[in-house]
Parts: sequence; structure tokens; C-alpha cells
Amino acid sequence: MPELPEVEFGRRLAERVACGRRIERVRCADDRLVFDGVRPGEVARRLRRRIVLSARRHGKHLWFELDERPWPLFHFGMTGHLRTRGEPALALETGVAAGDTTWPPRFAKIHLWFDDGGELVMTNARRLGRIRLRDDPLREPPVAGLGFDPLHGLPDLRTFRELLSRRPRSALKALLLDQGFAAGVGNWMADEILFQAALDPRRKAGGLAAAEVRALRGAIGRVARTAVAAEARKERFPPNWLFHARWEHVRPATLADGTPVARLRVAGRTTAWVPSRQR
DNA sequence: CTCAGTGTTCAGTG
DNA sequence: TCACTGAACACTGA
Repeated sequence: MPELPEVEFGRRLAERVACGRRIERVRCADDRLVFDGVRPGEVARRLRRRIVLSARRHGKHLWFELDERPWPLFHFGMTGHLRTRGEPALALETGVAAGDTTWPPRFAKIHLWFDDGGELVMTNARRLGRIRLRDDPLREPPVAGLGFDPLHGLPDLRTFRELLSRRPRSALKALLLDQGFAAGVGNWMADEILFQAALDPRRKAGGLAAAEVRALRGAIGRVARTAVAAEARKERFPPNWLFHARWEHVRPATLADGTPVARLRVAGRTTAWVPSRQR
């Protein structure tokens, strides 16, 4: 569930399944890579018998407020997901077929049982995700170093312009991927934002006209809100989004109306864009 | 068999 | 200092 909309989907799932409940049982996989800076057994010990007060998110990080600290903090890497019993896997979950209801799911890293019978599992097939413990996630790394979260409110235009002016020589694509700038934007969101703002991914942040700055800021908020409103379900994304063209392995890729979609390597990542519309 | 990939970090280079 | 590149991490599916 790697980008903002998918993590927000997970947060809402956790809110529904976990909030107000007591954790009765915890099972952690013996995985020293995913459990970062803490042994799996200690996470299990700290969470057992705690009450979940809320599920919070900033960018791609998700954490639970408990009745006692420390709190668990999750990052999903490229392949992590939150699942609950009885709800099928979404499409694009690595190693799990869409619609699969096998329980517990493959690649479970932490499994929580609640006092009302509910269950929550974090999966992480490729093990690039992390589970950490923090006393105060917002004030400690890595969350403390994140930029604004587009779903929590955009910086006003003046502040946004100032943020751009701090990185004048950065390509727009690289800037959008920088979690210290806009938290939660990943590869497909960055491409979608630049497509909707009609900006070439290689343009420098310091070289935008006033109207382009406004368009960029607007697109960041619109892409985040629209994807979250669609519950991160790709088939519900607006049909005119670039998103639908980016995974097509057919060549050449095009938009629904036949406009060519090009591929480019920017900031080390594969970038899909529409040269005829992005300047 | 090879390689790309919804992410992050770090060493090396210009 | 800034910014970019490539590698590393790990593993599945095309």
C-alpha cells in the first residue's frame, strides 16, 4: 500500500477494526529486517493488553496511539498492506492474488487479535517495510523530518513558493518524491500530479511561472484527495488520469484518446509522462 | 533466466 | 553545498 492513498486506506481500516479495542494477543514474525531497532518479541510484549486510542498517519507512515507508550509505527516499503480477517486482498498485492481471503495472509509480519474478535495483520512480501516503536512519533525520526501531508492541508501559496525556492535546481519529479517536501507522494502520484499540472518532470523547481506554481500546488491536493475518495481503488480513479496508462506493458502506451505516453528516467525512477501536454 | 518495481538510504561524483 | 547516480536492501511476477 505504499503511497499516501493506500496508507490512508489502511489507516481507516485500522480505525474501524482496532480503535477502542484492547489488543489481546500479538504474534510477530521472526524478521530482524522489518522490525527496525527493536526485537519482534519486544514489540509483542509492548502491545499486548494495550488499548488502541486512534490510528494516525503522516505521509506513508502509520501509527497507533495506545493507552501506554511506546507506540507502534509502520512503514510499508514497496509491498506492505494492512489486512483484516474476511476482507479480500486488493489488486496489486505482491504474492497474493486479488480477492484472496486466505487467513492469516502470506508474508504476515505482525498479527493482532482484539478483544471483540477482530484481527489485523501487516504484510510485507519484499521486506522493505519497517515496524518501529516510538514514544512520540511526530517528534522523532523518521516522521519528524517529513514535509507537509497533502491530505492534512496544503501550505498556502506563499509558503509553497518558498518551499520551491529552497530547491531551485531540483527537477520537479525529484522534489515531489522527496518526503521532506511533500510527505506521501510516491512514483505514480508524482507522475499524476505533473501530468495534471501540465509540467515536464525535468523542469527545475526554481523556474516556474506563477501560474505553474499554482497549478502544481493544486494538482498535489487534487490527486491526493481524489485518490483517497476512491479508497485507493485504481478502477475508481477518474478515467482521464495518466495512472491507467502507466502500467500498460503494450507499446506504445497511450491515453484513452490515443495521445502517446512516453517513458523517461528521472531522479532514478521510471517516469510516465505525456510530452504533448507537459511543458 | 533476467529484470523491473507504489521505497529509502548511503557512498561516490560532478 | 547541492543534486544526481548507482547500488543495496529483498523477493515476486512477468
